[in-house]
Amino acid sequence: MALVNRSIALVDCNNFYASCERVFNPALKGKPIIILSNNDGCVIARSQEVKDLGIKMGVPWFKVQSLAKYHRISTFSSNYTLYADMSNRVMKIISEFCPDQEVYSIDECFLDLTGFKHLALTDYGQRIRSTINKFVGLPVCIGIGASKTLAKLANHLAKKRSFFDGVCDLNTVKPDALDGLFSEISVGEVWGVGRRTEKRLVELGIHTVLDLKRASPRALRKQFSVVMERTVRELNGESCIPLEEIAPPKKQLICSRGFGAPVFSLSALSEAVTSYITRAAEKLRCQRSVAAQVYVFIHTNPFKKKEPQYSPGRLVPLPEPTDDTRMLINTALAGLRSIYRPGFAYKKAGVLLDDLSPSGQQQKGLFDNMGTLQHSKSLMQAIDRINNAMGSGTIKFLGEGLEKQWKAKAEKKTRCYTTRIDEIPVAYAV
DNA sequence: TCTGGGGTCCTAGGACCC
DNA sequence: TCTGGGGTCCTAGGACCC
Repeated sequence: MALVNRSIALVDCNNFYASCERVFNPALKGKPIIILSNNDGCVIARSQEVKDLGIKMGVPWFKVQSLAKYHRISTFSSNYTLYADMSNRVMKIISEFCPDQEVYSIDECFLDLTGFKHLALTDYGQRIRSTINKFVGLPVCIGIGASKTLAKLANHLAKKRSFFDGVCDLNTVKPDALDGLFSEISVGEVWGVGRRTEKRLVELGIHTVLDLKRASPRALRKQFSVVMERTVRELNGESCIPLEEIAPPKKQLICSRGFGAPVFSLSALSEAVTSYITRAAEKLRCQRSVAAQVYVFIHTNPFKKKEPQYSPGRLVPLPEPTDDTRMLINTALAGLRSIYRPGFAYKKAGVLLDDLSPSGQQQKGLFDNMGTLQHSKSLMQAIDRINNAMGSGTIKFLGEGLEKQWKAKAEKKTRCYTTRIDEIPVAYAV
């Protein structure tokens, strides 16, 4: 069988969260920006200026706070509503350039451009870039290669080497030059090679991407796993990881958050758990699944080594698979009551819906409950419809509480410029 | 004082079966 | 000496990704 060299592209927004904030505050252009995680705990996104200062991804905010002040870094709480909406706009534009699109994460998508080879793909990539910049105002880079792993690597080059001007098509690079490039990139940059694996590879004398490309897939499979074998094959231009244009339904759904301040009482934990399971149930219905099990967990603060620690969890099976928020709340709260112990300072709680299956196919309970089932379905649909139309939380279960003293910190959040009419940006004529 | 959240895949090992 | 062997299913834990 003749192997056609495929052209897979990876379109990736540059410093996505930071760039989103800049769109609505042009004064931030060229200035250092940090975006904090939920609860304003860690640094999870940085503008290039901040990366250049050596502030690492994931460091606790309090450790770099004074440095940030010294360098006058603008800092924001994460505004996921804004980022998700900006992401949708970018993805929509890209889809108009290529129908074969896999939205891989909030700021990245893969494209299969194999059928577009009659075009100069580098130019086509530049058109994609300028269109996104024109309509959404976000910078992106594009990498193209014969496999997803190569597209990822090409994207890395497009970002790091100004020579490529934001678009790098490895399929147009001559083999010798390609090996030259690969010999200058450390193996840890390869998609799928994390910190642990990098260390083990280096011990085997595999330091660069070129070393890994030239390694024996079979030998590495024995040492590592089938994942590593695929990676080596992909580096050699053999596409092993298919594009997933339609996202398969999730197999589990998690909702968990740290609290703004420690929580002691069962009642406050109950509010938080009710709130989380309500979110999880919404996601569940959104993908038309039902859950058969609920896992509930609570945590004290593991960083406070001197305080007593307690981090229990419990898996509670449901009598039958459901997507009914009321049933899920009751189940989760029963689980919570069974693990709660007074006298601890709890810092986090969460729920996990497990054993998901498509709704409408669930096995019937022991008793004929079609009437109840129909009633539940109508009620949930009504709630979802109202909340979708009028804003999340318009209708909610009282068990979520009204005060929510456990709520996470988000002290530096910008407005939902693109999704709330009352928060739309205002421009003044001078 | 202050340390994110949500997901997937793979493997090894135990339980169990015939 | 050697003390069955092969298969499936499930789960926990590790590693990775963004």
